[in-house]
Amino acid sequence: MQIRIVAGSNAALYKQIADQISRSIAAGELQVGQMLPSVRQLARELVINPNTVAKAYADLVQAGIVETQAAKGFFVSKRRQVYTKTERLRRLDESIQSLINQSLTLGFSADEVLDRVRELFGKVLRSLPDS
Amino acid sequence: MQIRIVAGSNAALYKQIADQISRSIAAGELQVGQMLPSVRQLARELVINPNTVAKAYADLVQAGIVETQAAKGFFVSKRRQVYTKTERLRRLDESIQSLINQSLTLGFSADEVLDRVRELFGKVLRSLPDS
Amino acid sequence: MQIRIVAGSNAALYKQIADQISRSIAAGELQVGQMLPSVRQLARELVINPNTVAKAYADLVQAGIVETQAAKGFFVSKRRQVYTKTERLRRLDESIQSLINQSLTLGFSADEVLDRVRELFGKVLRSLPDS
Amino acid sequence: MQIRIVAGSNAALYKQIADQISRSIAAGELQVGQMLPSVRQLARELVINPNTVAKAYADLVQAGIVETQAAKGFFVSKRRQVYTKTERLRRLDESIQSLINQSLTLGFSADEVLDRVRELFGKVLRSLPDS
DNA sequence: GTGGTCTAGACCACC
DNA sequence: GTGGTCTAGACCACA
Repeated sequence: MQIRIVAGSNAALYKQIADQISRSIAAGELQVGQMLPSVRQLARELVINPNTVAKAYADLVQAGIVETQAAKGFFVSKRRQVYTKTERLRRLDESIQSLINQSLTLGFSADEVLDRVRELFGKVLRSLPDS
Repeated sequence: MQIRIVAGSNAALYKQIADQISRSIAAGELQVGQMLPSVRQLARELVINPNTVAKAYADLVQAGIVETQAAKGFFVSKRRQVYTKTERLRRLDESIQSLINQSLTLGFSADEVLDRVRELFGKVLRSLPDS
Repeated sequence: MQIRIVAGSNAALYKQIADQISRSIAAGELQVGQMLPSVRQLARELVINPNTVAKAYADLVQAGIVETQAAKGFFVSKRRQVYTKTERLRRLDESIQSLINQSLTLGFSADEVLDRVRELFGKVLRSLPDS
Repeated sequence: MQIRIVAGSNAALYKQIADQISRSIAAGELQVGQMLPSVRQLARELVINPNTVAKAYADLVQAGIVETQAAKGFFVSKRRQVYTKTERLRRLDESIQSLINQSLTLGFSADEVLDRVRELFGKVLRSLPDS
């Protein structure tokens, strides 16, 4: 698995890491039960502080995507539903609202945004054979 | 012009203000050349810190959406598009990618997300006085 | 609200803080919408590092008990169900299993443990008038 | 004596081992004076690091549950209770408090928790060969 | 070696 | 002033 981080991005480093691992898992690139790179190792590779990697991993644990075995490492967990329907929708809506605000500010129409979302989503899904 | 700010939102106050003014202009509610409410007046209305309004206006100026005339106030600018087409798209894509990441993590399908974006977008547009 | 931390405890500092705030909220000592002590202030009071307080608060946010408003503070949120029934039970069972292991190691019988759980739970509930 | 360790458990391996030996003794499966499997043998059986088994045995010795006879091995001790009554209760209460905290955070009632403790405790006891 | 916790101190965005 | 992020470095429990 190859993780690339962009220093000058708006996105926090730990979020970039979490997102990419999340995708790798969805893509089946990381199998259930497989161990993630250790916190220290990934930190060395990316030349960032181990705490930053640890925070990314902690987020993935919270989302129920990976599990931790103390003194052993982090492992891809069996996918399970953690949040209630309401909570999932609440979180989705939050993200969508933020996109809508940005779209309006940038002067895009609903149709333009929808087309672009469809396009990018499709592109991502095609890169994730197993989902 | 009616500006509504939501305290409990994840969006920054100054961004909410800038977004809504931007929208009002796009909707034709605020005409080219028209003067915006003064920083102090708007701050009083919204019961927030004047610095926050000033920051919003500064951003709109920076975006070329409004112009400032020293000691007179802020006015809707004639020229709108400051961002190049590619720059606008880059920013939009950034927001969309963030939504896609969140959707994948929460386990929503592309169709579910698209439907919800359409729905919320419609709701927001209907809530704008005339567009 | 008065928070006391025990340095020599097995429980992590941040967990002690999270637990006590969680209880204060359940007790109605902290009302919905009320602001928690700021990270820095509480850290000063307890003479610990702000990061430790921040971690405690982050956990409470994750549990859906408090919300954060950037640059404003942390606030008691309206209680909502975040986790699925299955997930809640999974987490409860984990805690119970750990208690059972400890009980067996210490040589307590099921009845002794049950009585003690009942007793301590009652004591806690009596200290939480609003729940 | 059959020892089962669960890799994906949150309990430390050495604690699982110590707990199960402790249980077997309480259940009479291991008689006073009987010799425990050697550190190396048990480690081979469980396919884990001998250090982990050694740590478990050391804890049992420390607890007064087993005794070591130099160059011979580990034996079930005659005297069991090393912890004073108050010390045992203090440790039990600590575990119970932790369960109560988790229960309150998850929003379970005392009755729900008690029922579940009773159920899981029964299940564990039934899984012990003779008790 | 692994993760878990805590400290100290920095810089940023926002109000 | 507030929280959010990141770094650096320490010590611990565990395998």
